[in-house]
Amino acid sequence: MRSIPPATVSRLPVYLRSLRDLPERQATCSSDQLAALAGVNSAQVRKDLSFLNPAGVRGVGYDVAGLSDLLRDALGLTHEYAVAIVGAGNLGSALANYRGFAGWGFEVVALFDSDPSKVGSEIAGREIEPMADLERVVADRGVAIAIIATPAEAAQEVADRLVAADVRSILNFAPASLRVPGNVAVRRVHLSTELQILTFHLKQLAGDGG
Amino acid sequence: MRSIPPATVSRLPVYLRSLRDLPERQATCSSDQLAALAGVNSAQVRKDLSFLNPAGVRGVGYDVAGLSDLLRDALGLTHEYAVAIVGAGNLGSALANYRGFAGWGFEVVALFDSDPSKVGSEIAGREIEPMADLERVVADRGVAIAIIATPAEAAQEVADRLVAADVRSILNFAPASLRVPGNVAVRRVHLSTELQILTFHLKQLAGDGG
DNA sequence: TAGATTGTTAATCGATTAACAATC
DNA sequence: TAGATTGTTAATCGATTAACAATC
Repeated sequence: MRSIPPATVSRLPVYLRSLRDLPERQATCSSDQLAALAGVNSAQVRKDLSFLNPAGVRGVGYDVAGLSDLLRDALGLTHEYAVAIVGAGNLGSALANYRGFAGWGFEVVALFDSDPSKVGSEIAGREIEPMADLERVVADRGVAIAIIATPAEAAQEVADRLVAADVRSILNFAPASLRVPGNVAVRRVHLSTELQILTFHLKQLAGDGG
Repeated sequence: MRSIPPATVSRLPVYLRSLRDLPERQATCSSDQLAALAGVNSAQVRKDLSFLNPAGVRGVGYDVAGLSDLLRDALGLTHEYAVAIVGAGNLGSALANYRGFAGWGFEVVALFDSDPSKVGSEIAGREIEPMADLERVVADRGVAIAIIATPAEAAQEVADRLVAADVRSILNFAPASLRVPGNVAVRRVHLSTELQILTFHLKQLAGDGG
């Protein structure tokens, strides 16, 4: 399999999700249809899916079930992943409660907080554990993915400890740019940044004046 | 001012945040320094900031306070924005509680849910209001930005109603691709998608095998 | 003047898309 | 065979970055 470019990788989950929006008893779908659901160009769809090697059939389209499997395989969604959440504030708690993960094979197996008054209390049926236990818990429970939901100040240190504990995938909600080794993947979700990009747009609409 | 390319716009909030990470009494900073903090190339920084027109001084660098103002101006962060959150589940509740917004001039002024049993209860000091009131509340309180935190199935209808109610900026947390008119900006934050991109990376690390 | 650092150009790189031959 | 639709090429477009003249 040729190596898949990053831009394509980031669209594969969208295609996978889009397949679920197809009419129930549709066995096959076209790039046009998928493009409409995913909100992208149909040439984009074909190009992206061509990295999965023979994914479709000319003149016919893509087999829905087969494509779904190919996408899951490509994304590594063939087994369960243990997820740890660091930071049990509002955001961390919400993520711990979030039901949307389970359906894709993500299981939250740990929830950490540095605040001793929080440690021991339960969120989403999980006991909040102290930061001191991070390394041990990560190893014991085979944590593959960590979600950082701490304040910005704590984020880099948490990342360092996670990396040292062999975590290679981090989803960072803290408003900070993390420095990590090249073999660690970080995705950032910055809520304020997203809102600020929207305000730029609002300003544009207002006529570029102000 | 030349029109600012999207890729640059999305980095401006990062620069703005990075300025806060500078040593307290530093009046001026270089593109190299900013690049290190923001995690990008220094040529990128200079190119991006050049869209703000005379932002720096050759041989000297960028005036920290001045650049901060320029960035805020460019992003339209010069006044307050009223934000409505649609969907008061785990995610909507967490967002309503999130303190990070206020510092940037975002005020959550409404929180809606379609579940009658939730309507009337309080989250973060705000009463949850019924979906039926959406149009009226948006108009009355001058909602500029809406955050969709509903299940995927409800997202498009909510978006349609928001657009009809003159909301022009939407932050979408629902795992669905929204169709909106060209003058409406949508940013999507899809938690499962982010995790799935990370699992792709984990699979790569595992040796491309499986 | 010498050193520093921006703003800008031009080169490179990668991503998107139109077009169409291949093929069901 | 005629119609449909993929996979792939080549063209286009946009984003990144090295290099350097401008200038403090």
